[in-house]
Amino acid sequence: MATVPSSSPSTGATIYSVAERAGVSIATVSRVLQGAGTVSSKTSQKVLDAVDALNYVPLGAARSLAVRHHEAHGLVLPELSGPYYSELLIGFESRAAELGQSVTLMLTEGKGDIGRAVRQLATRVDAIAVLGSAAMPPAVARALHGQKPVVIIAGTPQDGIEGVGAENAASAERLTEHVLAHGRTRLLFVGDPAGAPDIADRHVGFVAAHAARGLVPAAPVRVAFREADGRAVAERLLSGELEADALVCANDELALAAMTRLQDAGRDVPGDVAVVGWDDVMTARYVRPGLTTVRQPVRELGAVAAERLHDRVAGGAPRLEPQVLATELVVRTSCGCPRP
Amino acid sequence: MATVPSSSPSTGATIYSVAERAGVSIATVSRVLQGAGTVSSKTSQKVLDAVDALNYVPLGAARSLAVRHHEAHGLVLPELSGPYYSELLIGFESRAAELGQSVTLMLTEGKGDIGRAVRQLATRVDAIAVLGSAAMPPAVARALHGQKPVVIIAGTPQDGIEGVGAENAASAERLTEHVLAHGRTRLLFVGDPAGAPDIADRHVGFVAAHAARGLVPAAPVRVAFREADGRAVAERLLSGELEADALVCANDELALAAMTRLQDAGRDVPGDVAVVGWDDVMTARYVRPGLTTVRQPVRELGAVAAERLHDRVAGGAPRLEPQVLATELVVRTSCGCPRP
DNA sequence: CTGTTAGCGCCTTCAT
DNA sequence: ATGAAGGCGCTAACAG
Repeated sequence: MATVPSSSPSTGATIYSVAERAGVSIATVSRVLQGAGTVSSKTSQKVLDAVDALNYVPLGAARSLAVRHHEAHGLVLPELSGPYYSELLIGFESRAAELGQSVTLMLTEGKGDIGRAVRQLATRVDAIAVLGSAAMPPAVARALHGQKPVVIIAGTPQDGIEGVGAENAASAERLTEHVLAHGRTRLLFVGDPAGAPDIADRHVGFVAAHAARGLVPAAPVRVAFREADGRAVAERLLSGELEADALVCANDELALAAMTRLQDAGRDVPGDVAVVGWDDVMTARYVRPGLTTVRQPVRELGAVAAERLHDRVAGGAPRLEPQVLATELVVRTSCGCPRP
Repeated sequence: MATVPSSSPSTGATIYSVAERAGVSIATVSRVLQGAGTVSSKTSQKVLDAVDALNYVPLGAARSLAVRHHEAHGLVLPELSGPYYSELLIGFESRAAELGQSVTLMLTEGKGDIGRAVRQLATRVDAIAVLGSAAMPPAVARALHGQKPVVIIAGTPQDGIEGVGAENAASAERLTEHVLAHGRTRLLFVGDPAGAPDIADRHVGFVAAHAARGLVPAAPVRVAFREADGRAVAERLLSGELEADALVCANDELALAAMTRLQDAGRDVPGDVAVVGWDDVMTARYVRPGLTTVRQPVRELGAVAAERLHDRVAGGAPRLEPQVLATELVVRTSCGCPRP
């Protein structure tokens, strides 16, 4: 017969109350709940009945303390607008769940002290994945590194912190070359390479494609990647401040906003200006002309991140080389290709 | 001088190692870290230094066990496609963070045993918000209810479980009346009222608007709300199986897919058929004609849910009446309104 | 202002 | 197959 140290009925059932009701020891209850050890089916049933009757919900914190694992992964995202982050989150959560890990999410946007928030997060998870190095002050990254496994998604791996990402430079080069092959000569890269590591990579590809033809592209139009920024770029084009016969945008939001503004002003896309983007968001296939863009395996990226964390928590060594997933060029008609 | 029970350097610093290094007791360390009690600034600094030197990250589980609170809220979402869920999540996370709560996310899509997953979640959070009652088997809802505070978002409140949601019926009625006022007579409701509680409410409004004019609408076209379903409905319209001069769709994905397919087949929207939707997704303002739809304060909805959970955890009583937020009709031109 | 000392609920050897 | 008992790291009285 088990002893119940202090039964607080209001607080809900504990392993003690379950044991008491089932007439067994707490060790037995623990065994049947964990499926560990061997328990006679008769005893097991008694325990299960008690659990059911008491509506027992184990206290995760107590278990975590005992097993010395949170069984949870942390994911730090800058924000959640557009399909990119959602897809990443889906992939991450799904894989984490398959591996028996919960996921605790943190959005940095709007948080005053990101460092504090991340440390707080570190308090309750076994490992952390962060999207883009910019989202997390390097100091925090270093602090966490060595304490908990950390992987950076789509960011520049720093100080030997493991990274996973999608291929950017090569597909940017392919995309740019595709536009160049349409006879366009004055391409403009819209987006700030300094804003995010993967944007930087895309710009590298953009430049490389030009270089391959002995060309030197104009300087990038450094803007953030919201729709408003895309509209603003279109305005600058319309006013003559900027000149181009093709816009290679850092993402689809930018491309769509620019394209639509241009069209509303009477410009022909792609006749007057070709416009291409990145991400293949839903809208990209609804607009006319359809937006030529690059599709990234974002969901898989999230899954890979979750997997790496799990492996690291299990004692696996960090990979030295970042894992990079392939991307795919999606050609529609905004680039100047004829309608199918 | 503090005693360190068992120092495992590999496992990272504990409150004991910090105390030892700072030459104080663990109680003092706890005090400065929690900002509770009073500690001389000199001692405080010593502790902070030790924390820093050891790169101490407290173990959340231990704290949770001691304070008997997880300081975390759970959020259960069916999936994460489209902007609706993301917005909700943003609102929820932001408000939760402001209240000092972490958020643990769970997606039911793809999970075999949702009940098991929810119970597992309940293990590590103080309270749970669930989107749509359909996502969580009633049995689980009952089991959790009484154990942990639960609020249902945009679902039919059951058994006195608290609910929060956006207004649906009245705006659906307004939207439908708007279409009717354009002289349309054969409206079709596209979406399955049985699929989700808020769809049911929208259908109620749809019927009410007809009733107000002494009309009886056709039976709803019961389909899920993915793009493929919208295209399928368009096909049935094109083939003559379905007949209508206006489509009132349960959400924008459906509306956009149907509208585009119709246009690709040469139909004029809104000339031949008006199409309206729900949610005001990004694409809605990019397509031509612009999609007339209804905007919901989704982000705020998430915030309210987080707030309610927090209040309940603090001992607040569940609200008897569901909290419902106002929605807004967004009139563009797909309904038949003239271009501005 | 600071140290001592019980627990918090669960897991896990070690006996039996 | 089952029970007893120690410990996981931290908080919160209670003393001093």
